[in-house]
Amino acid sequence: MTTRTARRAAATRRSMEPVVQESTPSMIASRVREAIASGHIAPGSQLGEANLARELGVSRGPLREGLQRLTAEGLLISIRNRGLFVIEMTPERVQDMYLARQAVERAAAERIHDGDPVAAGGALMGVIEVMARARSARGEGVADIEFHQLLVSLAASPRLSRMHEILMTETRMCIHALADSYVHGDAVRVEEHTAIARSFLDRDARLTDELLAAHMTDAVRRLTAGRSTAPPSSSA
Amino acid sequence: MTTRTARRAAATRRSMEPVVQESTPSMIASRVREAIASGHIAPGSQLGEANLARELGVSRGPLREGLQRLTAEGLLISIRNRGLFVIEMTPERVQDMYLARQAVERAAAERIHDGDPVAAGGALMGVIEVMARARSARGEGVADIEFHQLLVSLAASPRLSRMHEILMTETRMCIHALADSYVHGDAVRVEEHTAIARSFLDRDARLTDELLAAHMTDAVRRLTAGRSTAPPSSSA
DNA sequence: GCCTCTAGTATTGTCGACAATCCAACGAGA
DNA sequence: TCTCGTTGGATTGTCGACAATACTAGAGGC
Repeated sequence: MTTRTARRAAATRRSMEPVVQESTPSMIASRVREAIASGHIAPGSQLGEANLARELGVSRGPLREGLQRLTAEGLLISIRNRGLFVIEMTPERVQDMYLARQAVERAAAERIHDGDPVAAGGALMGVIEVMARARSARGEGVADIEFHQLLVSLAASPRLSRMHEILMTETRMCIHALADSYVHGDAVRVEEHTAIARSFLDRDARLTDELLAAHMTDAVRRLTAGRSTAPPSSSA
Repeated sequence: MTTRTARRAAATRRSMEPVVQESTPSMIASRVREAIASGHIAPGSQLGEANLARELGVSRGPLREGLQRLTAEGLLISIRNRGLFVIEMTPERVQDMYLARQAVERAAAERIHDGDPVAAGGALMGVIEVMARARSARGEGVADIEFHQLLVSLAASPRLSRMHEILMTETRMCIHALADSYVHGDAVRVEEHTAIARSFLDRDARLTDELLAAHMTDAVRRLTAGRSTAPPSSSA
């Protein structure tokens, strides 16, 4: 009975945040998504519904609904009467992923330049500094992730943010799968991030665009270095 | 028993396409998505599960799974214990949608210029011509849709294509909702499309980028013309 | 020895029913 | 007359069970 009065109060004066009750499938999707991104669930592995349902303490109904959401995001692939499988990160997919990231982040950067690039540049500098200080304590790559997530969120575009979130999940998955070839470029990345942030402070939209494109190209080169375009174990 | 031998044959020689049996939730999602895109289901309306399930001849289980997919795409919003509602196209959302479309299509165009822009330009010219001939017979906007879908598909990027597909669904929904203010710019659009296609034939990447950006800006201006940023009936 | 066919097993796909929650209408009291 | 509490109806959320399908192991025949 308290919900009605609370809602009405929120309607009259918007000081208190309305209680948003996340749906169960959404929570399940978040959990499983996190497990995949953090490498807890290996790429290519099958997700047994019964096991997962037991593990999460829910029935198979809500579980399947949450997993459908991840399938829509492209994180899982569904084969009828066979089950759901986590995607494997082939070099082609890494390349395509970074192409999409480039599209999203460059658009976000352009939009920031149309708004308040100086404030954005300051915020980015801040996160770089904080992350540099806390580096090596946390896992590798969190600084990278944090920077790019902030970059896109500063564009204040719901759709770009949603797209980027999906792509960052895949990126994190990729980082864990190829951890050895990722850690090397840590210092390089920080430097590139700093240059990008500075270009915002300088209001140099063209430079930001070039730096971002180069940053992405570097990343995809590092990740696919020494790997052929077709991995040894590929399944249909 | 024929499936095993068929699959083995497909594995050895890839002449015949393997039988891909689409999952039921996926088919349901396609149906409902189409119904929303074509305006058959009004924006803002609630989707009653029991009715839809009866209408599609399936149980509520698979139906809910398919609807979860549309929720992940951002086409529906879920309110716990209340139901699923089709999103409403406010001017802000239209603007954001076209921002995302700009990001995707410009990236696709850039990638085409890295590949074979002349062939792509030819293909685009072809679809423009075919659509100009069959115009006014089909509904408004199909030429526009067709052109942009072909443009992105020519980039041969799965992720860009998937993102674009989602955005085009929203675009179609928007067109039907604002049909009156859309039909006017039909001739203008064809002209702009032709210019874009020609820029591919001329291998002028910078021009393509500028034309695409302008094309998007025009579209969003036409669609939001005369409308305030906040519609009279807005719900939280 | 190799291939083919045949159960057996495990998993997914689907359905119906029950429980929980919410909205709207109605009536009682200040 | 306005506000509050209550009841009724309808919808969503969740669960368990059944049916359908695909992989695996083993026996039999060539």
